[in-house]
Amino acid sequence: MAGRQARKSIPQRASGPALWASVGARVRDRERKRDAVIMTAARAFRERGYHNTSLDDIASELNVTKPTVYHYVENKEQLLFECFRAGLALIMNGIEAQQESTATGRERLAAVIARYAEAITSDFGWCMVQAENQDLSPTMSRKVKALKSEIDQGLRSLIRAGVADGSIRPCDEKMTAFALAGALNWIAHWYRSDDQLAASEIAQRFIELFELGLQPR
Amino acid sequence: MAGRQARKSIPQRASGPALWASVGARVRDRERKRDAVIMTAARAFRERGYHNTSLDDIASELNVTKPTVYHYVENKEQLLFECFRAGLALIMNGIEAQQESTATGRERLAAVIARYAEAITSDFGWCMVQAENQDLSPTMSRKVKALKSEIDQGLRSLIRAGVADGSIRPCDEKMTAFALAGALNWIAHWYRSDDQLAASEIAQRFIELFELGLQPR
DNA sequence: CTCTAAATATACTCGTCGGTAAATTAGGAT
DNA sequence: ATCCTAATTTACCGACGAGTATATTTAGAG
Repeated sequence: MAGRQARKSIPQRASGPALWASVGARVRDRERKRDAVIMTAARAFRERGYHNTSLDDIASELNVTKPTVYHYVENKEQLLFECFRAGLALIMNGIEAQQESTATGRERLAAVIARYAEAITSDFGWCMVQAENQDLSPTMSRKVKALKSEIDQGLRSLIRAGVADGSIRPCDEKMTAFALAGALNWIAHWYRSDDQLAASEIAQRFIELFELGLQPR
Repeated sequence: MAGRQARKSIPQRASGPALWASVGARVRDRERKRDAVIMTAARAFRERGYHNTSLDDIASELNVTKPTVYHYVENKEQLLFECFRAGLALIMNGIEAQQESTATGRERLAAVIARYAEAITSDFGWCMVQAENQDLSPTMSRKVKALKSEIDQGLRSLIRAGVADGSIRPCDEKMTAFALAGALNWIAHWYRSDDQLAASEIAQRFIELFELGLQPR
């Protein structure tokens, strides 16, 4: 009894870390599972589309039942949102990675395009491209718009930088960013993971096209 | 009996034209209404998305009930397909219009881009871009694929022609067509009909970008 | 004036699916 | 051993929406 008591009060210090370690493990576990749910959803959405995928489908692909899915995620909408966010994060990383580069604007833009293509061919790519405001509540829709806008602004500022340092011909930065993003986003519509063409090759061709243009030099 | 028989056989000549005129009128009427159904559907799909639009919605926008809609169209899927086809037809027209032109490949391509942008900003544009195989039966999906492929081939052959006549720098025609179509299709995602920018202006900027490229000359 | 066929409406079926309430199990802490 | 909490399941609800069976109206044909 006394021994137990002692173990109970003193150990608070000693077992504190152990406790936290184990709680931490549990949290990590939960996060890993949550990620699995999101990734499975992304894959399913990409294969069959958002509306043609039921939560029962996703659950059964995880060998689990629907309420389990709800244990990790608020609702279907949030699932889509998370997929979306994951996709956008990949692209944002690509843009941020070029933030402190000393290369010319055009070179940095090319690097961003390569990462963009990589991201768009992932399972999250489809979600990112297809996540339409129409399927999201006003709140989520606003968040999505904000994230998309960040990407857009990132592209535009790279273009501006390129124009400023002379590596890019003066142009309408807005339309240029739209055309670029459009060509890249559209990859999600035609790309199949078993495609012969790797994302990096696609990116290379796109960079060449956008840099040199169609007209012979 | 005999009289009726006679009236039935002889009048075929006299009332034939009248009959056909009126039947013709009825057919035209039916077609006009059917078109109205399809256009209303296209607008609704564009505004709220395919899955978020019920046939009751479409019917009530036409001040009519659901079975009436079914009187003009097989089912929801076909409605989407018709919208899709209407959109693609606009683009195909643009391509065919350049078939017999004597201009250079690059000039003809530019003309096609302009028409393409026009089409994509229409109500049918959205449907064309969003009509995913996922929402269509295998049969319809095949048809859609075939139509899309026609557009793709049209673009590619224009590019080839341009390369052949020296107006376009030798390039990967497949990737170039994909990039072009992507940039154009993506317009449907961001364009709002109340946009300041007219389709023709967008097209102009795109043409300039794709022709000259980003790199200064 | 009647007959017929097309056009439209009423009122329903039925499956699907998002979401949940209430039990049950597992595993770690004491 | 016991207790507590997180994880998971079973069994359900309610809504929505595609599609239809069946009347009813309308209008042209004879």
